[in-house]
Amino acid sequence: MSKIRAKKTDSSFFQDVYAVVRLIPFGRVTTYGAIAEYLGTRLSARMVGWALNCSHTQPNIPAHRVVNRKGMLTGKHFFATPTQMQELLEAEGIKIINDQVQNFEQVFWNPSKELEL
DNA sequence: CCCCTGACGACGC
DNA sequence: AGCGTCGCCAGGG
Repeated sequence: MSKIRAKKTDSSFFQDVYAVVRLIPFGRVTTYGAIAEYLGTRLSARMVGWALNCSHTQPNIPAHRVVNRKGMLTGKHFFATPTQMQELLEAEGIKIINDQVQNFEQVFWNPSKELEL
């Protein structure tokens, strides 16, 4: 699959983030940095997380599949309940201990690698 | 129009 | 190896 949008132009780059997040396969997770890198804003992973913060306005955004580069569920506090993010991930077969994704490398999904491969 | 904030990441100490 | 700071960009007050 080709790049969603090589560069942010007319619309907000938020749309790009949403598009990538929607592409995350079931049972997989990715990182803010990976998405940021894919969008070309490698140095600004914060924007990705921020975009996800606004993702609650967009339907069908599996934001629970996005964690930081350590595999930590930093955004769980932004869900309806602090445990919802973990619940959703565990429902996909992802083991989480102490807000840390187990076998993170195994479930990690890199858009730059998977989408361009 | 200026200032602050924000779900991160890399480097420095 | 753990904690602290800076950089980064965009949106909101």
